[in-house]
Amino acid sequence: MFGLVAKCVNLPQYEPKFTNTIPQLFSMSKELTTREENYSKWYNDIVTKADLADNSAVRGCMVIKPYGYAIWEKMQQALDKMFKDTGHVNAYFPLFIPKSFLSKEAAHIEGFAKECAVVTHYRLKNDPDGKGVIVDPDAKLEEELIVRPTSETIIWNTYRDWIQSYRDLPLLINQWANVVRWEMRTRLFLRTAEFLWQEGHTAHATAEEAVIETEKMLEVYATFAEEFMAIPVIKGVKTASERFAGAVETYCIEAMMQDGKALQAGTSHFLGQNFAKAFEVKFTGKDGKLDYVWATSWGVSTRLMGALIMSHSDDKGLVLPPKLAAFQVVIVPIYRSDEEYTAVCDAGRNIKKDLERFGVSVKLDDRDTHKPGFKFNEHEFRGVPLRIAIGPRDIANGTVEVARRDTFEKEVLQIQDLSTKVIHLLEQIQSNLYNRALTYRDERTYRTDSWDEFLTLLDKGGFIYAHWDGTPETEQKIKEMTKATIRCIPLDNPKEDGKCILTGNPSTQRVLFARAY
RNA sequence: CGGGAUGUAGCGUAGUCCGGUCAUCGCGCCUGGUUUGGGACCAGGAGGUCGCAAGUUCGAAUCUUGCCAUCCCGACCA
Repeated sequence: MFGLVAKCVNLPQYEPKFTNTIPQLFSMSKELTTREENYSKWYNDIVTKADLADNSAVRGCMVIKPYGYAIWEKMQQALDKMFKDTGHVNAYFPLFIPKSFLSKEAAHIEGFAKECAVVTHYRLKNDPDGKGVIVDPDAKLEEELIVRPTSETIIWNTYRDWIQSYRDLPLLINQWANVVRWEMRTRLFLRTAEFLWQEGHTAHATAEEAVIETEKMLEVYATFAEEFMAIPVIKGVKTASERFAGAVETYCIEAMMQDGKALQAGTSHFLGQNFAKAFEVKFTGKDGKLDYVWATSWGVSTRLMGALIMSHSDDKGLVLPPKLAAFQVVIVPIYRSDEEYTAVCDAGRNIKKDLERFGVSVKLDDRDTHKPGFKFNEHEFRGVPLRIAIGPRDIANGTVEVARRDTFEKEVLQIQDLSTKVIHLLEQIQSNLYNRALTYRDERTYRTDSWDEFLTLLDKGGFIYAHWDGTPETEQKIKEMTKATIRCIPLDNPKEDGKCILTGNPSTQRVLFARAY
């Protein structure tokens, strides 16, 4: 439309020669630490060198850089749509929670007390000694405020005013927010003191309905992980000791990283009437009887960024599934003279427009400050799913060279039907990444009834289905002896009589063991 | 928070044991030219309170103490 206007009044189209939106700061050694050399270092290198995030001046807190944030925004968009499609709406609750709120649910405060940031004062003043500012001792708060580690308490305190009747139910609310948990040891995206997430908090008239909601949202997470992130997950419920503080039942999805360790990728909790009772949230039912409301909460965080990186990336850098890539296609012009530069960039812009018509996101890398080879490597490092190279030779032939990030395969394609081919390729990359991750996981998933083999397999890394006698004591013992935890009791688990891997006591089903992040 | 290691320019590093023109080298950055189908080359140039703060000394990147940060291993966790 704008193009048409421009044409009518014959205005020159604004086409800046340098659309330098790719950070110039990009710097890296020619070699990335390999996964085999040092998996942790490999992960950190990718996060920092692909410009996803950096450690900040604040202990345990990260700066999410534009390229990393763009991926998080893609995740948000997809999830937000899924939440809305399942009837939820967004709202926002305060960052600060009065200390007294947090302590109203006994298990909840028990679980979070050790990692809370606390606001005690509301004012600074000049240091009498002349060195900067100090906390004004006269500005002490009557009641301390806790920086939310999660929002159940402030939200249920609010829900008390919103819910009187069964007609007010269900209440299906989500919020996108930041939370703070004062972690001892932090790792970019996987565990930071402050992180971004979404937390759903729903209220229901019956336990059945709340359980259905809990399971529905677990399903949403599993679908998102598999269809968008291209990460296969195992759905299950946590054991009592791994349950969310204040939950009756915690559902989760567990994914396997490339070092064979498990990563919890999302949780959905059935909270029973615990929070309703703690915050006196009652409703009158159709039958006129007063009852406490049933609750759920569910969340995924920027930790998913860590899962995404660790699932698909290789020793050449980040690999992104097309559905979540900041941009799906990068076009790299190849040229010698100014005339060639103009010609290939024009051709590139046309391709970009065509692809964008089909909903493909494209970046034209028309920087004339870097050579094509440099750009190839840079975009590979940053995980762009598809690269299109176009040079004078291609213009003469009506072709382009297309290269896949996941397999490094290249092919020369006709420009005419490029859009269809590109869309097809992006779909292929998306499913290839999923299948690759699935194969990887299945090859490292074992069943064993022997304790010795259990130990050997754990050291190799992977998921192990083994029998457990169902007691927290045994679970704890196994954890102490092996560092492995019960990731979940899978939902689709067949019942099977057996003997506990450690104690030999009777067991009715296998559970999923792994070392975890 | 416990054990171990590290901290020198934007990044990676030499020098630290044996204090004294030592602040070294590579990448990156800037300027000019030649280049451009897989990380260009040549020439010139800029950039550092040696993590921070005290102390020892005529003199500290180097020795001492404290603090901070990062990494690895534990405990805790999305």
